[in-house]
Amino acid sequence: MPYEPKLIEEKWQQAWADARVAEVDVNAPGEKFYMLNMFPYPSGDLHVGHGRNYILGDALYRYFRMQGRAALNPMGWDAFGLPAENAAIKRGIHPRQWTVSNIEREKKQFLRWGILYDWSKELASCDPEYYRWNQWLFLQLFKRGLAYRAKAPVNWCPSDQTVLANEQVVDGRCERCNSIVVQRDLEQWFLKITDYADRLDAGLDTLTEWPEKVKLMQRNWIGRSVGADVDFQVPALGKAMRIFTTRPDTIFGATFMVLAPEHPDVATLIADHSDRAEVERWIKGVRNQSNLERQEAGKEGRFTGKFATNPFTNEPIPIWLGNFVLMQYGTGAIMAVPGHDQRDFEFARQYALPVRIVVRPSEGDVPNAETMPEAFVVKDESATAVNSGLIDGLPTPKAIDTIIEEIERRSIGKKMVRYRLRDWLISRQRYWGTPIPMIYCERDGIVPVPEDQLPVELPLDVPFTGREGNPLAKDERFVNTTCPRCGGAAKRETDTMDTFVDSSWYYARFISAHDDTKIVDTALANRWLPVDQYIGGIEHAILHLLYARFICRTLHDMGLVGFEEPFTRLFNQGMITKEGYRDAEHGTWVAIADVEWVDGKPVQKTTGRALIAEISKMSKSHFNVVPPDELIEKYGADTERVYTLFIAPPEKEAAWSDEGVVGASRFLNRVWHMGEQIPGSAGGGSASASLTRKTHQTIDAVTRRFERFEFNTAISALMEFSNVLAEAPSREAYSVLLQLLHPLAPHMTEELW
RNA sequence: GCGAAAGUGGCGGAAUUGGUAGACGCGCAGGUCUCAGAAGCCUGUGGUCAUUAGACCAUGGGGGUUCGAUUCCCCCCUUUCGCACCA
Repeated sequence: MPYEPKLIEEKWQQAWADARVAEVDVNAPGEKFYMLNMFPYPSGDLHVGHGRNYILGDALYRYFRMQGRAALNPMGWDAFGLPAENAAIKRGIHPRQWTVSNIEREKKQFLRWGILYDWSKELASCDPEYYRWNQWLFLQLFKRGLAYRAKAPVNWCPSDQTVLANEQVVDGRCERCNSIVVQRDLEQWFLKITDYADRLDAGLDTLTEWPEKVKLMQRNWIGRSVGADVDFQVPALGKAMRIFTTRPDTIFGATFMVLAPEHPDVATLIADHSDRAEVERWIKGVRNQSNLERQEAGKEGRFTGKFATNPFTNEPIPIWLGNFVLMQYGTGAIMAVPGHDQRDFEFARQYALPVRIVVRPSEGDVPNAETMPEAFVVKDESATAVNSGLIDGLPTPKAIDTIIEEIERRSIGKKMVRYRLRDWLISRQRYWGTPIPMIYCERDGIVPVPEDQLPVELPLDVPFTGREGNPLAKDERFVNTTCPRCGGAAKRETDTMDTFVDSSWYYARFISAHDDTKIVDTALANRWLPVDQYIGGIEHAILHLLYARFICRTLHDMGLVGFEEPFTRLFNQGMITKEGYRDAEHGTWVAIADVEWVDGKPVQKTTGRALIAEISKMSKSHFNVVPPDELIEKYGADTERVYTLFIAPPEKEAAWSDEGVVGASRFLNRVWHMGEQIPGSAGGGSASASLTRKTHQTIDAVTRRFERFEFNTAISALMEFSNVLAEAPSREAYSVLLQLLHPLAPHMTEELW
């Protein structure tokens, strides 16, 4: 009987769906295993690169099922977001319609890949049933002072006409559309993630089964640093100005002070400046620059004409304004120690400001302040304080502790921990998202929507012009409402939430996906969570995973869940790329193996036709995607599954090769026909001692490799086993092969046994 | 600039704790089947030298530790990724 994957696969996919084999009764006993793939944004068609992610998850899920675990593998849709709205503007389709039809298509694709999800728990973030809890969550955060409205300089994308979170600005550009991001002062809603900075940082140490890389990225992003706040008296202001430093031991070397141009005291300091107009012009120029431009401009500054008093040397030190000092970090003011900080050093050299050495290396000469080419920056035991009064001779760590004690004793400052992390800006001036449940009343100010009035539903019949921002703001019926407090006329908030709010708690919702009385069922959540295995792309290393960890802690603090970390084990799969050459004439892709070089130009081997050289990643924007449809039509889903997992270690980037698929197909064909050659069950085809040995070696190898995500070598072990088996067929060993192969090629193996 | 990871055949990639480098697959070559082709099957396939037997060289480059190094240590080169004036 020939191997006809199409027939077999459709049959079994239907059978699994009909029998609802993946449906889990969350109340049934058993050793739970919660397996979760990051839920996708339904953008339309899925290519083989997406497939890798879900096939990986499915193989693992099926493996744990076979081990007898109560395995849960749910799926949902991260369904709000800009592309849907852009599609509406461009093509006149309603975002909801666009989203729903994409969901249908992707669901069908999952089915064709033979992936088993528990669809009884399906959720979509654009359903009022889901986003009402988004709104409820926001109200709880608001009650606890963790959601607040503030005017702040924000990142504004002029093309998408909306504000972006810091995390969504990459190299000064909009992560989505690549436009240059500008700064604007706007009233926006923030979530106070900074309150959790310390816990988010400390929690990373407990995540022993997360990739080090991801933890490091989060740690850097949170950017915890320990130092001291110190007050410097400014006679001209009649008060002190506070600075933050991580090197209080170098305070004797602070020869000037630098403020961010946005610092609130700047106006007073330069009020009687001899060339005030010029300084103001300079400030304005700097403020109009993006962070990127500022950095490219090099170090620039202006002298305010005023002085501060160094609290340890009692010398007057000049106060400067500098483009390299950031208002958003620390106090927006620094003490400059040019001898021991490279940035201060460059600034000092630029404006001929004094450099003083207050730290010496353990060996060798004390640097010469006049001639040194760069700052001397050493913060360990090997360096000691010099020219520094009470801390003279102390090694740096000890000097830091001692000077902080003195600062605190004199009440001019204190030990301080600061973070690079800033509050999470969640307002978006966009339609397709969760409406922020707030009302503005002239009399009562900002009033939250009462919980029993949730959800605040997104009106569906609004016009999409693509101009002048949020269509929601122009919908009178939505905007005009009454104040829940005084009953008078009031207006609704028309901003919607960043979609990362939606995805920051969905993993908990699956457990009680359709419970319309509460956001999560605490008892069930505590049984099934945290997620045992979370799988998704590395691109979420900071954004999604940090927000999810934050929101999980807020849920914990509200008593809704009994854990602080949502994902016990994390795996980031690599991207699939397709390297090849695009045929200039036909627009098709030719694999690198089929190309030879003639006179330095790529030429297709068989035809001798000239090609245009192009190499790019497999993603929509590059249109060299491999659609799985043809592949499945020709070879079957099991072949795609085996090839996708065989191609490379799953955490690595992998290059797709159309020829490589053939190998997987041959392998499955051989396994299929092998059964026919083994003599019937009774007595025939018993295993030799060496085959039995090989069988057990293979069971051991494959089992261990599955648990370590080494699917590529698990498959090679199975190929090896099948090669041995072909020499000396045995019914028993063959049955083992099929079992081990089942999570990888479920349709074929199911058909065979 | 700071931080992290990685460099193995023509290609994707193997090599538990240091122990036969190149498993498995692609590709390629020869054979078989066929009127012919495709598919399948069989054999071979790191490099150099040699008719053979075999010898020597090989895991980015250079040193070191060891009886023995892809693996451990030091220096250098290259690539990829992350952060980027965070005081």
